[in-house]
Amino acid sequence: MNISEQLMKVLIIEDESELAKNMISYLSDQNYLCELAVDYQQALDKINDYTYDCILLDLMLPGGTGMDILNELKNQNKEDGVIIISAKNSLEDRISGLQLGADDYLTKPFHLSELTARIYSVIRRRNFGNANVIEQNEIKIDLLAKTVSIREEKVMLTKKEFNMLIFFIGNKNKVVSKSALAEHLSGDLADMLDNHDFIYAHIKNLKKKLQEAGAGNYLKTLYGNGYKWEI
Amino acid sequence: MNISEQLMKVLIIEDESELAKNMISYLSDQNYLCELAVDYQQALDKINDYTYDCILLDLMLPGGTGMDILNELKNQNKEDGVIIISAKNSLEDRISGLQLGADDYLTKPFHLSELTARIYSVIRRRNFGNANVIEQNEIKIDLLAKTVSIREEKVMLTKKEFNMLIFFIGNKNKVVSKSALAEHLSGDLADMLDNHDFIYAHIKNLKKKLQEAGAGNYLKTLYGNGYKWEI
DNA sequence: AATTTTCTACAGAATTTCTACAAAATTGAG
DNA sequence: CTCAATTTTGTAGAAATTCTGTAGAAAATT
Repeated sequence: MNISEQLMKVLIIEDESELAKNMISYLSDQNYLCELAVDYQQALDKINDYTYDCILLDLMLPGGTGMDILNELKNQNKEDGVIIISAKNSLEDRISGLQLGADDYLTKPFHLSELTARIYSVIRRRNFGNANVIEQNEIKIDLLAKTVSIREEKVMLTKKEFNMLIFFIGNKNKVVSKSALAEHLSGDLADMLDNHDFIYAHIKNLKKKLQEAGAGNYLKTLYGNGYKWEI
Repeated sequence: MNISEQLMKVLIIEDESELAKNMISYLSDQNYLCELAVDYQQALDKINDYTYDCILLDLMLPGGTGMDILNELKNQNKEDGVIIISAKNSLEDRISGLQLGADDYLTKPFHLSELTARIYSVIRRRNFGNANVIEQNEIKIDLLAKTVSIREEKVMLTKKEFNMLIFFIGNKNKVVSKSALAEHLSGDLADMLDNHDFIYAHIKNLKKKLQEAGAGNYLKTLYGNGYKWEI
């Protein structure tokens, strides 16, 4: 996965609105997808709900400290990259932040170009470590090569089938509604909204291929609710 | 109080009719009950008259600004969840919106699946705190997997049964009238006058399944008044 | 042009939802 | 307390909805 070609999600935790504005503006221009939290609770909520490629964390927050957020990330075994942004260049803060699992540290004021450089390197570092291969039981998926193998045997999936499989595994143990699937597959939020029946065909084909290749029956139909990759 | 792709009331404040149409279509499909306001005055009227689980607020409105609506909600101590929907360029608005107490924001254009994810988060946080799993004595409900377990044993519920259970637990120790249940389950505000006897069947089925699975007898019938989840 | 993929149409299978009705339970008036 | 009116439960099954499988048309890719 090439960093520059992929949409990276960044969470900015910052209460100074002028700075936040500038950061969002600049990062958006660089094709980062930015979200903002302006206080401790909002930050916590976002962190609980989503996963970001990089979190920019101001340590001075209304309602709680940035350190608590770092702790929270650690407790939840979240693997979001974190860059601490702090007004004071205190050595203790810096060390304890890095010890708590932050990836980098930036002192205010900073140049925005410096910020993007750090974000880039944090994400690259993480993506290098992260395998491009997902293994779920007997199923092995190479995201780069876009291949799927079951017990070392290749399974030929079409593009849509592959996308579905990734989507299911990425949402394992969650119900995925038919319309969510449809939207995901069409990639278009336009008017695929009336008729989602084509999903039936794809589901059937995917199930059949997986089953013929000897995979376990993980893809369950939940009558009236959608589908679920259950593991 | 229901969650996820279940029946929740959502107010869409949006003047772009094409977008509004798509949102309504998609959200309705996910079992949200949608209402629309296309300008400032309509929005204000709706907000004054009803309570919504989540308000989707476009900041650019004919006749007034979305900020005024946020202020109005705050002044009235309304607790409706609010997700701001804004164009990419209005950064200041997004920031001050969050500072004015909006729960989240979304930048146009967005994926409808992203929208439902946000709505889900907002509603869940408001109704159940920050958890995708609700535990009530021996009953455990996973809102994302849409599963119910009793002492680690799965109980298979239909969609309506699941909705009822969530509704009861969200209104625990409160009397829920048969017609309220009926309205909640059917999602139709119109047919308040119809007969609601189908509720009997659902109640019976739910009670039976819970009882067979060994759950305590929490769902009480209050003769002539409705039902109550008593804990 | 040939092949593969994606989507649609439709029959019937499976499941859920709702209705009908008799029996049981509850309430309140006499 | 008794009885009638009302409401709820239980049983059964009809109606509606959703899903599967087959087949092939339309669209995309080679």
